[in-house]
Amino acid sequence: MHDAIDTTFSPLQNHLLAALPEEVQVRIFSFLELEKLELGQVMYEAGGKLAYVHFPVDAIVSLLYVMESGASAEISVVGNEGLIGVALFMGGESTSSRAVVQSAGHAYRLKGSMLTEEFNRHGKLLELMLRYTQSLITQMAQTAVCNRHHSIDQQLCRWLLLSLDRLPGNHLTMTQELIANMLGVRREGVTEAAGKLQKLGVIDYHRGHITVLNRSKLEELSCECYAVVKTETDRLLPYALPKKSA
Amino acid sequence: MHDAIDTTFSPLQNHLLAALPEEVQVRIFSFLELEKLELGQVMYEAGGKLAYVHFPVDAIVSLLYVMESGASAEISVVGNEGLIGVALFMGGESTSSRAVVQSAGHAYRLKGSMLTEEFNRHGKLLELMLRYTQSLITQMAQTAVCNRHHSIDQQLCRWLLLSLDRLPGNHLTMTQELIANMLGVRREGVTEAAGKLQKLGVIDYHRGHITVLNRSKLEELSCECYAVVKTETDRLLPYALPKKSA
DNA sequence: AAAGTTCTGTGCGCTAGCGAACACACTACT
DNA sequence: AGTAGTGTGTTCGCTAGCGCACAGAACTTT
Repeated sequence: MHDAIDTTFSPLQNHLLAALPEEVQVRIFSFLELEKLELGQVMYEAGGKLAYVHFPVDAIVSLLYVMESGASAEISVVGNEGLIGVALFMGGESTSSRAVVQSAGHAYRLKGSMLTEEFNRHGKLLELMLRYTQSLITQMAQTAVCNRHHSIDQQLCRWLLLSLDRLPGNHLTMTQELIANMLGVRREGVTEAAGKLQKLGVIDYHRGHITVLNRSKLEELSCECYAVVKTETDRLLPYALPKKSA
Repeated sequence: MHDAIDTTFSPLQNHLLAALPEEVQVRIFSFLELEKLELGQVMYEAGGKLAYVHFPVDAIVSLLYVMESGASAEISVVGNEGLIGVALFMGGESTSSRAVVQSAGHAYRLKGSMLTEEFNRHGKLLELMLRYTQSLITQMAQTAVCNRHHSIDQQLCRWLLLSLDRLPGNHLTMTQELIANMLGVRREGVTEAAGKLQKLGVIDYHRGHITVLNRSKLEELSCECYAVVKTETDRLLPYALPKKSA
């Protein structure tokens, strides 16, 4: 923000990579490749084989399920707290979800073969991956329930909070159309819900730019789902506590 | 059904246990304890610590998420193709879901400590567990999407099929009230949907007893979600192919 | 400055599913 | 046979969200 260092990336900006024991970092980091993630970029398609796992540092990626009709719904969000491509170490190689970049940025990627090699050498990496996977599972499950029982208004709040936690600052770049796709609802529904939040002074919304003005109010208006996911994630991955580095 | 052997259980009736290499079976089987699962029994509560993993042989267990309001939704079903308690080896020890016996029967349980001990000894067990977990993830994700986009009628079909696959025969014992809880909808909604299926001659329904008369028709009426989950599960766990032993 | 494109706001009518209330089974127990 | 209990069917008004259609507003391109 105020100096050049902010534009330089380090694997340590990803919480999972940062949480590894140093000896593992030493072995792995040299194999990491920095990559740019463009908005809307499809990182993998449903059914496609995965060759890499990706560790975002300042990007957000959505895991989307797309139906035959074309209707879709986001089942989870991944930022610098996690990784893309669990299927690779779960043994399935591919998933039936699609991963789309929701917020442009960067990530480090690691060849799948490197990963499994490291698994065999030392259990710590695997252990961490599994813990993360469990938190992902929690998010998916909560999403399922939320889809069933909560209003668009509540879900929008939840979604904003989840996204916010994965971004620096209180601003996100996102059209209502895109949010609608994520939530699996109509764009008009989002317009309405966002309008209410705008009127309440909770957010400021202008052509694809959202600024959250009152975060605590947002948490209040959100359904419980956000808190459930957050709490469980913090429990499973306690190292990820500092939202932003001072 | 026609001889006494059917009342005797074997760990091999669980597909995961059956798929293990013989040397692992030899080590593990002596530690398995047969247990009876009563209808409605809560196997673990959200947040509770898990001490055992359970491998059903002729029971079905639902993973339920319960909201503050008390409203609930099933996020996945587990039968003899899987296990209860992934959190134990994922490292989290507890989950935020509740596991409820949906169809009474039996399971073998294994102490968590035994499991991790075996993990360290040989990777095959872990590998299998992970594959299964991935198929579970698929089911959860698909459920989330299904909740968002499909009608109660379609979801009921999907649910019947998923349950049927985990049971011998074409009959299940289940009240509409319970199904409603699973699907996270009103009981009346289920009454209506089931009424339609009844009228079409697809199922026969009487006070908690459902007999599926026309399975292919049921698949036809179901949303794509059943097929997606089934296909993916078969891909990930191909050993589980024979639905029933001859 | 003009034209085109992309986002956002509104206003319909329509339907699935909800909540509540109640009537009628069928089963079980005494 | 009588009574209680537990499942199931039906009705009725209500609301959230849908699909569609269109208008304006804000950027982009030429």
